[in-house]
Amino acid sequence: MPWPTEQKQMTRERILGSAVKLFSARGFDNVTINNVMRDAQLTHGAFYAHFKSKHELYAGAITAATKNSILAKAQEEEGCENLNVTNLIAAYLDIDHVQQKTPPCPLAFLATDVANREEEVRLAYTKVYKDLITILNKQLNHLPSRKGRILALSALMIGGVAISRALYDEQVVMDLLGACRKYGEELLDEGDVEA
Amino acid sequence: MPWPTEQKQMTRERILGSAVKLFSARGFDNVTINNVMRDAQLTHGAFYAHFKSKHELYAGAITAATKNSILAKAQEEEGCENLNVTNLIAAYLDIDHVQQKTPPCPLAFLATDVANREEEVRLAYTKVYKDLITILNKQLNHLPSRKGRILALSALMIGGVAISRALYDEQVVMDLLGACRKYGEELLDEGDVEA
DNA sequence: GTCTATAGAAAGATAGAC
DNA sequence: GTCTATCTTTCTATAGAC
Repeated sequence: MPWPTEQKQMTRERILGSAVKLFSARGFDNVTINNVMRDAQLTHGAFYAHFKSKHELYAGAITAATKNSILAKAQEEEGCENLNVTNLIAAYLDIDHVQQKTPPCPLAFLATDVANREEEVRLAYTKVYKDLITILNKQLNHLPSRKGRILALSALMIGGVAISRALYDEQVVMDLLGACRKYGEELLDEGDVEA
Repeated sequence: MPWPTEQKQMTRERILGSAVKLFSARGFDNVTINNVMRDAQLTHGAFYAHFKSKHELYAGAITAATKNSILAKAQEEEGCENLNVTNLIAAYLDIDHVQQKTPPCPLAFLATDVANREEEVRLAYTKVYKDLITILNKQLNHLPSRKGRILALSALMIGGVAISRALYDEQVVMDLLGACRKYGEELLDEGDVEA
């Protein structure tokens, strides 16, 4: 590709990093272009030299979020497969993830926020989701009924975090996260017997 | 309570009905007060005779949504307990629910939308969530490890529907919903042996 | 209680200087 | 490419007549 200067690429990535952080925390409509650009230490006029629209930024942020997220870590690790997934489940369904103290996964943080947007955004979300399924598939290639179990596990993980972020009751959140971790793992252990 | 005229109550409920429908479909920020009032066949000036603010309407809609939802049906039914939950799981994780052809459950449709709002809204969401857990608890009072299994099941159901609404791939959606139904029920069947 | 009209604020996008 | 300034639209909330 005939690519722009290295400086521009770096600026673009700084904007995307700010966008990931802010959109995950507050959703599409509660973040302004000004918010993002200020966080990236620029003024809002400079935005349109990098992105066509706010929606394009949003779709880009969803894709970019995976680069530093919990999922990326799991993707890198090879071997010792079942343990990797156990670690992923534990890190994903951790209160630190819910509170965005670790890099947020857009699948959980933006699920219903994405549902109402146009194709471009939903396609970005779908791609990230399929990547998660692919990761789990590779790590769990010994598991019987693999496909169904992995899909159910993904709903358990994403749902657990999404609900936890909405609830206003600390104790229930801790109970919910714990239960999702426990029965998420059980979903994998019981693969010995085919249903 | 010294209550308003019957006519006013009915109007208020018509507004709430429109709010449930529209907020569930599009989220808080993509619905205007004008949209809601037009749907309720009024003009937007009349809104503030019924609600203090848009946020109050939103919180009210989350609470009101349960009155006609899938959850309400499950709550009414007595006896034949395990079957009721099986029916609830099937109806909740149905493509018709995802496409809002049956009354939408705000727990799934508004999960990440609620996370970013103030206390009043999150408390309404938390109340509805606890009601769901209570329903499941009553219907499944024979189940061992009941508490944890029910929490995990709730995440599976809500997560399955929330993700399905975001995805832009029909086949993946159908696979996901099917897997959530299957392993959601498995979560209940395997209660015979304590883990 | 409902209407029409409008105040007031916010934010996406663009223009033009440097 | 980045800046400041502004255009333009949209929307919440209020005012005041009926």
